[in-house]
Amino acid sequence: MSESKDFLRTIVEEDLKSGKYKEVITRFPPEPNGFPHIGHAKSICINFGIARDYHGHCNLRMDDTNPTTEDMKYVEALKDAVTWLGFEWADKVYFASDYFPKIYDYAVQLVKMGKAYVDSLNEEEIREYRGTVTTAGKRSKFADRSIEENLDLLERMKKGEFKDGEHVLRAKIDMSAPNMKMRDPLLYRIRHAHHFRTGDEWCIYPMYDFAHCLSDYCEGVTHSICTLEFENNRDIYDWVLDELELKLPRPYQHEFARLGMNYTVMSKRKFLELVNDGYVNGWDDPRMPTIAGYKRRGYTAESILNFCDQIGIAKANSMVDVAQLEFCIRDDLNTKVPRVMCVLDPLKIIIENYEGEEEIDASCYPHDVPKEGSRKLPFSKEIYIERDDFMENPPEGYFRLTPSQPVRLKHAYILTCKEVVKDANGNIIEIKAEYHPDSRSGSDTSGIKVKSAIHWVSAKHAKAVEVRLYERLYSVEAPEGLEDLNPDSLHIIKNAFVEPAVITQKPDVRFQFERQGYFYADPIDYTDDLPVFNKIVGLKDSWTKKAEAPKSQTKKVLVEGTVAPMSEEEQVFFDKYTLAFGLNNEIANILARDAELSSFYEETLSFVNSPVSLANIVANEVARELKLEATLKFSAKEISELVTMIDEGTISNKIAKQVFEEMAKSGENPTAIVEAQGLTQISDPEKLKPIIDEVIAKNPDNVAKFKAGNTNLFGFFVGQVLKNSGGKANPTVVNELVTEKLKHV
RNA sequence: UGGGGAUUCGCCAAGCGGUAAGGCACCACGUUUUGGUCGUGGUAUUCAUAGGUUCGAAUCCUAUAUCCCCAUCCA
Repeated sequence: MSESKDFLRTIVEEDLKSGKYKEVITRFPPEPNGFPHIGHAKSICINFGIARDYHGHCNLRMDDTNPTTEDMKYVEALKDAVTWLGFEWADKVYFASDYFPKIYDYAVQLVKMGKAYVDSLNEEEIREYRGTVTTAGKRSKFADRSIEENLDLLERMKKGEFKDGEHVLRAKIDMSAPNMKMRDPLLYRIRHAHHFRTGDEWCIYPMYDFAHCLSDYCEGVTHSICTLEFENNRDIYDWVLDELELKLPRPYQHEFARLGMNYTVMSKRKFLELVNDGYVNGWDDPRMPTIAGYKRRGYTAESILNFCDQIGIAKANSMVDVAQLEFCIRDDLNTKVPRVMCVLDPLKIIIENYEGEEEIDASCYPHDVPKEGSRKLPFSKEIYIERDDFMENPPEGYFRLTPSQPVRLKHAYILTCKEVVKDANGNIIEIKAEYHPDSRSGSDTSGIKVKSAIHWVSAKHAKAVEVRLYERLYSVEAPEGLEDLNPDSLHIIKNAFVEPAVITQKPDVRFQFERQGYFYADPIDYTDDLPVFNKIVGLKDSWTKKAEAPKSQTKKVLVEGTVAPMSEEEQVFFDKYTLAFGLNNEIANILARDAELSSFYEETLSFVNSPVSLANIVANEVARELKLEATLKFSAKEISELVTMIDEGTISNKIAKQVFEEMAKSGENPTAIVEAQGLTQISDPEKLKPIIDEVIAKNPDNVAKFKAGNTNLFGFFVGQVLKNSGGKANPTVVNELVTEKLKHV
């Protein structure tokens, strides 16, 4: 769990605290038209996580309002995913289709209220009538139908008297709304299609915008959390719920940024293509970013949960690095999984001075993993090592076996190369070597220093297994389509050699193959005759990485923009403000370009002649309130009072901002606020000095840092003094005193 | 182009007027019979840019730039 809470939890907490809701109810509402992916995992973690954290509950609801794309097999996949991640939904799986009768009743109600109508325009006409982002749409002539006619038509739509596309039900909102979604959105369409749950009972189906908010409401959902692309739909969500005048409380929608990850696609449409056209072996192919894929590959639920926790929740579109996910699975498996040896690309070693065989008792966990367990490791004259672990002409920094460099066989003896045997083409076929009898692991008296220990397997005792190595599915950071697919994403090794201890285990187990990575016995294809292991993720490798070139970074390019010219009247104001009042250009500009601000400013000026101070506060503070609130709670006269207090030094600018906020919130008089709260500023150095001394005395560390050159800390001291004085200390005086004091400490 | 969002290190992300958190990645050193793990230290004088307000700005104001979403009878 991260220390700081995200913005959604902040909202939930506030809503609980204010009593808006007694209990938090969330929902995870996928459409069952594909397998859930890692992005769904994020959503699951958010919705179920928030419910868990605040002792509410989360519903699993299938948003099954489009009969043509949905299927029960996807419902099962969704249930599996949620369960596997370790969450439980409240009582049962909910379906939007269960609400079809209720939703229909609400539609009838809207029609009766005159807020919805049956439109008989065809699809193209509806599109045309909607207008564009810059031009208003126009309303259909059918919008004027009587309530009775609409009711009759809707009823007959439901009964199946019309063909697909003949009519639709629309909300009567505003065809010229700047938000395109609000231009009389469709509520129902006719679809003579078989629904996987309701069968042929219905031939009209509610649209997302109508069904979703009402489904949420029916379930008593409090926080309807969805992704950013639904921001524009929030207006409809609110419109439906408000116009229906439903009994409160009602849910509210909040949006977060969906998960984006490099080298990965997150689109169900693209997954469908990969699966259907055979680019991968099904939805659970270990290269797929589906939850089923990660599960099959060997990822643990804990690692995914941890990943979701680490990436955070915010509103900025972002692209998470897959390295973050890989870290999570390594981190989880490191302490959980036994170490074992497997040679992927074998090179035979004949140990000429070794006869017979022996069994070595080898621990399954390294010294830093606090777990018990060991296995018997057979050793004999002929062994296999990784081809990579021998080099005839090694580069500098190579720690493994070379003609002149001995190496330790992990858990066993130190080995020295004696002869390199090659075929006619010069390929190395085997190595003849010697072992050092007195170098046995744990009782080494040989005194030989070795740079590394390599993994190996006894040739006679090794078992052949199939190992499937996976690379990223896409070879570019931001993949678009098939052309970005990595042609080498799957590499199958038919004959990897594994030590005997590995195959005595059952499928559904994980190992670390030492120095290679983490592997998972494939839960489906693994058999006793042909054990199959999936590579989950490699170990961090700082040796091969050294060879790769660092990637270049691109700098941002700045583009100059243009500023709209001032109108004539604005120019008049601007000139007056700069020339007659002596305002700086920036402030004069802000005031002159905003008619509301300039008239407010002129009004304040009639009470007190302090053009600069007034301009500053109007252009900065008043401007903000005007943006936020439709009507101001304070008058021009009160602002002039506030400014007078600043000008006369009664209060500091800091206090003035505080007082201003009070005025904006409560509408109280500034003088009254200052008097009631005793906010008059303290400028007497004798009163301030003790406070400063105390702050200095209490923060010796920071004084030292300041002395060492961290001048940023100056603000810290001033801030502390101001805080201790209740904000009333005169900052200018405090600054002087603190500067002086710090010099002599 | 109208509307709605966003912009803090290579990648995520805290922060909401008073000392620029944390994680990943990266670098260095130490430990290590995994070139793993672990430990220690290093990585933003600066928060898209430019101005303004303030004793003090990532935080407030103004303008500009860039990116994302919306004109499916999909969700």
